[in-house]
Amino acid sequence: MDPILESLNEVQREIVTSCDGPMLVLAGAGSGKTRAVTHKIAWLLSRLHYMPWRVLAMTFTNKAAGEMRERVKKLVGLPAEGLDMGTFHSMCARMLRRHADLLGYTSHFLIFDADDSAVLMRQVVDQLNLDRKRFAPKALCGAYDSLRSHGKSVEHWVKSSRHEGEWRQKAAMAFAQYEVQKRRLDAMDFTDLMDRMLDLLTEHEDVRNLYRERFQYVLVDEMQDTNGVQLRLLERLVGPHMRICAVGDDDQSIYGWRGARVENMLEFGQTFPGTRIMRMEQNYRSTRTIIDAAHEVIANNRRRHAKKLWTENQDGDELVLVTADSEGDEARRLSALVKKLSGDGTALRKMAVFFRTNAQSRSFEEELARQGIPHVVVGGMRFYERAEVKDTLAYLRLVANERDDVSFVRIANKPARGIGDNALEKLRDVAVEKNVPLLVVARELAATQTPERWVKSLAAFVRLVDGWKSLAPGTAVAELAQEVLKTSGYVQKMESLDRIEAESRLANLDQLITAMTEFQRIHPDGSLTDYLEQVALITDIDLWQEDQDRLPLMTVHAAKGLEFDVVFATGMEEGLFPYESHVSSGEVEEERRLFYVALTRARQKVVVSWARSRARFGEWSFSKMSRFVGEIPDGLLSRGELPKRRSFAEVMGGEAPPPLGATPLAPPPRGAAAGASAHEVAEGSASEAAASPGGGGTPKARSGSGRVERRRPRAASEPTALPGPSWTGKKVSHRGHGDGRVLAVVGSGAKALAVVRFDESSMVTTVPAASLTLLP
DNA sequence: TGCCTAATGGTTTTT
DNA sequence: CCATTAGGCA
Repeated sequence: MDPILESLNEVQREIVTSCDGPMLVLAGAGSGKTRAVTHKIAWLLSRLHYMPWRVLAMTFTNKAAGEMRERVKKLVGLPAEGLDMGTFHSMCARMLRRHADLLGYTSHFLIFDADDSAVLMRQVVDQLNLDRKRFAPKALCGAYDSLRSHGKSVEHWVKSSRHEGEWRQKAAMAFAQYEVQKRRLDAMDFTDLMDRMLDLLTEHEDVRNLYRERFQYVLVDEMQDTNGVQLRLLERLVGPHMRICAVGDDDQSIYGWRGARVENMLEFGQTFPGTRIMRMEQNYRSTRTIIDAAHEVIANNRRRHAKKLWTENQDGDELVLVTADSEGDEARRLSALVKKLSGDGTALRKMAVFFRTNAQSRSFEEELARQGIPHVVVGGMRFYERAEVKDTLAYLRLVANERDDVSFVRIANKPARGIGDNALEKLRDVAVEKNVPLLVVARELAATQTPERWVKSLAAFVRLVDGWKSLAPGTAVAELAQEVLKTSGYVQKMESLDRIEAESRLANLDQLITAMTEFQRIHPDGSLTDYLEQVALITDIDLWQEDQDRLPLMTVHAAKGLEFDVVFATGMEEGLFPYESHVSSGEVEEERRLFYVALTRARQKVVVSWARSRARFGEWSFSKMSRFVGEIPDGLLSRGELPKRRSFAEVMGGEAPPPLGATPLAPPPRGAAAGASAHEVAEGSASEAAASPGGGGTPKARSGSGRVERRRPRAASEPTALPGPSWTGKKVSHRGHGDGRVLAVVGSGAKALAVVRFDESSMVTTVPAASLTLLP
C-alpha cells in the first residue's frame, strides 16, 4: 500500500487519488478533512509530479495554511515550501500587486484594516457635513462592507429601503465618496481585495490565462464560508481543466453575516459541471455522546442537507449543564471545573472556553487570574492594534507610499512638531482641490519658504520623510524602522513620558522590531511593501502560540477549525446565544450552526453553562436558558444537581427583588468595592451584605428604583508598602507591562505573587509583587 | 498645543 | 460598566 494512502479510510483514499476533475467534499465535523486535503496535496506533488507552484490552496486563516504546509512537508519534504497557500485575502493581495497598474493602482497599494477604513470614513462624513452620530463612521463601514460582500449594488440598497430613505441616500453618498478617496489614496480595504481581483480576472484575459495556466490544481477549504465573489473568483481562476477540489460542511457555515453563502456548496456543481460529490461522515474526533448531542441540535435546522455523522469512538461522558446565578458565578463554577480537570491530568491547552461575544471574556479572565490559572484570550486586544505599533507602521507606510494620507494624518504631529489641526485643515483643502496626496502638498508648500510657523514645521517634517524615502530601497525593514523611530523623535518623546508607561510601549516596539527581523530571516528579499502587506493580513489566530500550557478563551467564531479535549460552551442564554437580533430576524439557524461548531470542537467532554443574570451596560438583566440547550436530549445531558435556587436576596446581596417590570436592581457590588465582594455575595453571605440598606450618603441614587449602590466599609488598614492581600483592587504599575489593577495577591512579603490586569495589553498576568509599584 | 475632566454611547461574530 | 471623545483650561 502506498504510504500516503495507508492511514486513510476508503472515502479519503478516493478523494486523495481522484484528481482529474472538479470535486466537492461534504466533510462533517471531525471527519479528517484536513488529513484528506494534506494527503491529497502530497499525492499531487509526489505521485502525480505536480510542481509545487502549480498547486493553489486556499484556507480560512494563515495559521491553517501554515499547519497544512507543515503536514504536507512531513509527507513529501521540501517541495511543500513552494506551495501557494494562504487565505483568499493574502493570495489575492499577492496577485493584485503584480498587476496593480492594470487597475489603476500602484504595486505598493495600501491595504486598509477596519481602523483605517473608519478613519477615512470619518473624514468623508465630516466632508459631507453629516452628523457623526447619526452616520457613525464605523457603522457606515460595516454597512458598506456587508453590502458589497453580499454582492448588492448601492443603488439596490438605497431603493430597497422603505424607511429612512433619506438616511440611506446620504449614506450612499458617503459610500461613493469613500470609494473616491480610497482610490485617491491608492488603497484597498479587505473587500476590495476580493472585488478587485475579480475585476482583474474578468477584464484582463491575459492575466486570467496566466493564472489558469499556472494553477493546475486548486484546493479550497471551508467552502461553506466563501461568498459569491469568491465563488466567481474560483470560476475564473480554474481553467478548462477544472481540477478543483472544495471541502466544506453546510452545517458549519457561520459567516452568513459577512456574505458567506452556503449556496456556494449547492451551486458548485453548476459552476463546475461534472462535479463529483464525496461525503465524509465518519467522525474521528468526538465521543459518540457528543456526536449524538450535536446531531440532535443541528437536526432542528430546516435549511440543511440531511446527513448524519457517525463514529466508532466510545460513548464517553454525558454533556454537563452548569447553571449559574450571574456571570461571575458562571466563571467561578467553570474555573473550579478547570482546576479539577487540570488536577486529573488534562493540560490547560487541551481545554477551551468559548463564548458568543468578546465582551464575555472579561469575567473569565478575572476569575482565572484570581485562581492563578494561566490562560490566554485569543482575539482580545491585538498586538498590531496597539497605538505605538500602529504609529510605527504608519511611518513606514507613508515612506512606502506617499499617497497614504491616512498614515500622514496619523503621524504628522506625533510627536508634536507644530503641525496642528489647522495646518492639516489647510493641507487637506489644497489636497482635495488639486487631488494630490497630502505629502505632496506639504512638499510644495515647504518649497515656497513662506515664513509662517506651521509651514516651517511642515518643511522639517517633509525633509524627514524624504530622507527616509531615499534610505528605504537598500535598507532592511527593521533597520529602517529603527532609524525612523529615532530620527522622528518618536522614541525620545516616549522616553520623556513617565517611566513605566514608556517602558511598556518601548517593549512593544522592541517586539515589533524583533518581528521585523524575523520577517527578514524568512523573506531575505522581502521589500518594505511585502512586509507591510504581511502585517496587514495577520490575525489573532495566526499569532496564537500553543507551546505554553494556558487555557485558551475565544469566541466560537475564532474556534472554527480547532479541536480540544474539553470544551466549555458558555453564556447559553436566550438573547445572547442565540443572539437577540438574530432571533428576531429569523437567522436562528446560523446561531444554531454556531452552537453546533462549538459542540463538535470537543473530543472528550462538553460543559454548557448559562447564567440567570448578566450585567449589560452596567444594568442587570435576567435571561432564560438558551433554547439550544433544551434541544439536547435528556439522556445525553446531565443537568447536574441544580444549585438550589437561591432567593433573589441571596443572589443580589440583600436587596429585595424588583416588582415585575420595574427598573432592575442596582448591580451586585463588583468593581467598586474591589475584588473580594463578588465572591462573598455569591457564596450567599447575605447577612453581611445587608449592612447598609440604601443608607444615606451613598453617591448615586439610581433614579426610578429608589435604590442605591451598596457600599461596604473599607478595610481599616491602609495599603502598606509591603505587598500583600491588601493590595487587591489597587492600581499599580510595572516596568515592562505598564499600569494595571491587582486582582489578587498570593502570599505576602518579598515572595508574594500578584495577579494583575494590565491596562495596556489588557493582559492578566502573574508577576512578583515586588516588581510592582503602588499608584495612588 | 496638550492635558485634564465630563459626558456620552456602545455589544455581535472577522478577513 | 467601560472606553472613547469633546470641550475647556493652562
